[in-house]
Amino acid sequence: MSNPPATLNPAQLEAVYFLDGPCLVLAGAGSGKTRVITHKIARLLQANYPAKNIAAITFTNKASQEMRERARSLVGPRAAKDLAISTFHSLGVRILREDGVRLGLKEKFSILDSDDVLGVLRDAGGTTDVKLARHWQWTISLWKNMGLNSVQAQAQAESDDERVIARVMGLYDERLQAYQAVDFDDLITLPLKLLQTNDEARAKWQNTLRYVLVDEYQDTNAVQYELLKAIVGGRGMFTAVGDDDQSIYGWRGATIENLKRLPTEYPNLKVIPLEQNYRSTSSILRAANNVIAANPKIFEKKLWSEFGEGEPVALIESDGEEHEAERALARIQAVLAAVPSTKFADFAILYRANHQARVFEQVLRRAQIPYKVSGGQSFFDRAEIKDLCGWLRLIVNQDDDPAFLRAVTTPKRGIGHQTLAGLGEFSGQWKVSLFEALFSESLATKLSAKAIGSLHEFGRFVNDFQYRAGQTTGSEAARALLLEWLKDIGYEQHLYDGEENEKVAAARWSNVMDFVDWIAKRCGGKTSHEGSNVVVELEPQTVLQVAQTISVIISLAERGDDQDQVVLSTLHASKGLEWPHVFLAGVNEGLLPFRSEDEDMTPERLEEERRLMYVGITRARTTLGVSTLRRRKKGRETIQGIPSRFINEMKLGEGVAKEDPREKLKKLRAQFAQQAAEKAADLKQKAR
DNA sequence: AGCTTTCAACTTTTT
DNA sequence: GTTGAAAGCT
Repeated sequence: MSNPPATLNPAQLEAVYFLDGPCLVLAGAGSGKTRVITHKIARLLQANYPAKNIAAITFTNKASQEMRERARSLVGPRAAKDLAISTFHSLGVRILREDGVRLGLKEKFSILDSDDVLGVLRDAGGTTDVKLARHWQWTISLWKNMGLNSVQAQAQAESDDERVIARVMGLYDERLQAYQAVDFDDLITLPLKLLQTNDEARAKWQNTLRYVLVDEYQDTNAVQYELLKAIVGGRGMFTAVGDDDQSIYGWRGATIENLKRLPTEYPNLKVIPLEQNYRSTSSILRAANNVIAANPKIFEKKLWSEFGEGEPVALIESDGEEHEAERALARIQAVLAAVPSTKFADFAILYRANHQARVFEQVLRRAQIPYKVSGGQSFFDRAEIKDLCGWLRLIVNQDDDPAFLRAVTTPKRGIGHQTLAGLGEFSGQWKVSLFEALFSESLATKLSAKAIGSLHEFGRFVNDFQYRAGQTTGSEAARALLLEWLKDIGYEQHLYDGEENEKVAAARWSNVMDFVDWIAKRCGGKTSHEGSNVVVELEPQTVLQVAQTISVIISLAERGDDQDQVVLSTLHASKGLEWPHVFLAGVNEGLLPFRSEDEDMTPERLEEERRLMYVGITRARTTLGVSTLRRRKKGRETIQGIPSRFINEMKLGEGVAKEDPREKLKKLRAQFAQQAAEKAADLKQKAR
C-alpha cells in the first residue's frame, strides 16, 4: 500500500509465520493485508510448499491481478507463475474445466454473463418485461448463493411470487444444462456439488490446493464458505484475511456469520488482529474508530497509526447539493494551490448512491477539472454493443459458445431454444463447439429439417461474413461492410422491435453507428488520437484483425487508471482504495444511513450502513471532509436535511491533542515530502 | 379503452 | 436525466 514499512510489524510477522493450522487475520483498513498475504505465500514456499499447491483467492479480477503482481515482485516470476492466485469464480472455472465432466458438463462449457442470463430468463419464463426478468434474476442468484436449488427454493418459497420464481428457476437451469452453459453463481455451486458428491474429485482438489489464503473473507457468502470448507477439509490449512468492520455486501448475500462461526468450527483457530494502520492520520483514524465503536463487536480491534494528528476532520455544512459540490470544488482547488505536488488523482468524492454524482460532475466540468465516475456503465457494457461484440467474437473464434448463443438469437431468426437445446446436447456428447456441431451430418437424428436449414443458413452467413471481414481493409470499405452486415441481420429493426420507446431505440442505433465508426477508424492506416494525449500509430488492418484485438482495446479503454483525474465513486466501489484527500458527500439521515420508504431499518441494516461510513472515512490518508446538507432535494421538493447520526458518532470535537503548530507544520511537510518521493518512485517505475 | 402528458422518485454490484 | 406510474384526454 502507500507506506509499506521496511519490515513486517510483530502482528504481521505472527500472521505470516503461523502455518500450523487455521488462521484468521483481522486486517483493519490500511493495515497491510496484501503485504501479509504475499509474505505468507513467500513463507509457504520457504516451508517447501510447491507453488502450485498454494491458493490465494480474491473476489475481483483486479485484486487477483494485484496479488499476483505483488507476489511476483516478492518471490520472483518463476515461483509466482505456478501459484494458484485467482478469484473464487475463476477457481470454479478451473475445477469445472478439469472435472465438470463428472457432473455431465462438457469441457468447453460456456459461461453466460448477466446479460445472457437475462435473455435466457426472459425466454424461459416467457416474458418480455425486463424489469420482471431482472427481479427473477436477482432472486435466483440470491437463492443459488444461499445454496438452494430450484426444488429447495420451491419448498421454502413463502409467497406466490417466490413460487413462480422457483418454477422459472427450474426451467432456467434445465435450459442452461441443455446449452452446456453455466452462470456466474454456478461457478461456485457446481464445484461445491462436485466436491461434496464425488470423493475422488474432492481428494484430488484437497491435494492440489493444500494451503488456501482467502482475501476479503468478510465478503464470502454461504456457498463460498461451503466451497472453502470442502477444499480445506479437516486439515484446516488456511488463512482467512478479512475485516468484519468492512463487511458492506450483506445485501448481495455475503454473511458475516462466516466470520462468527470460524472460531467454533475450528477450535484451534489462531486469531491475529492487525491494528497498525499505514494509511491515515490519527484524527482520521479516531473518527473511524469512534463511529465503528457503536457497532457490536465480534472481535475487538482499534486502529492506530504513527503519522501524528494531522489535519482535523472537517465538517462541511451546505445549503443544498449545488452548494455542496462547490464546497468540494473549493477544497480541491485550495489544496491544489497550496501544495504544488498535488495531482487531481489525489482527490476522491465519495457518496452513497450513484445519482449523487451528477451535481459534482457538472461543477467539476465547469471548473475544467478532469474526473472519472467509477462504476458508471461503460460504452462497451451497453446491450447493443455487446450484441455486436458477440458477433465479432464469433467470427474471430467460432468455438466461442456464448458468442454463438448471443449471435444466433440476436436478432431472432427462427432458431429457438428447442433447436439450441438439441444442438447443445449434441455438442456436449461429441465434445465439439456449438458452431462445429451445426454442420454435422448426424444432427438430423435430433432436429427437424427446418431447424437444420435455419442453422445452416446461419452458419453460412457467419462464414461469409468472416471471409469478407478478413479481406476488407480501409475505413470506408470497412464501414460499408459493417453497414451491409447490420442490414443483413436486420439489427436496426431488431432495436425498434425490442423497444417501446422510439427515442431509446434511436439512441441505441446511434450507439451502434458510433461503434461502426470506431471500428472503421481502426481499419484505416492513419494516426489516431486515443483519449486526450496518447497517439497511436495504426497500420491498415482488416476488419477481422480489428475484431481480434477488440477485447484488448476495450480492457485498455476501460482501465484508464493511469490518468490524472479526480475520482467520483460510490462508497461501495471505494473499498480497498485510498486517496490523500477524501470528501464524503451527503452524510445525511436518510441517505447515509440510507432509509427506504417501504423497508424498515433493522439494527443489522443500520450496522451495515455504519460500516459503510467507516469504509468511507478510512479511505482518506491526509485530509477528510465530511459534508452534510441543511436542505436537500427529494423529488421536486426541498426538505430539511438532518445531519447523519454518524457525524455525532465521530466525536470530532473530542480528543484532539493540542499540538505545537510548528510541530504540525513539520509533520505536514514530511508527509508531502513522502508523497513527492512516492510519486518520483512511481514515475521511475512507469518509465521502466 | 387506449393514448399522451405530467409528475415524482431515484441504493449499494462483482463474477 | 431517466423511468415508471398515475392522471388526464380523446
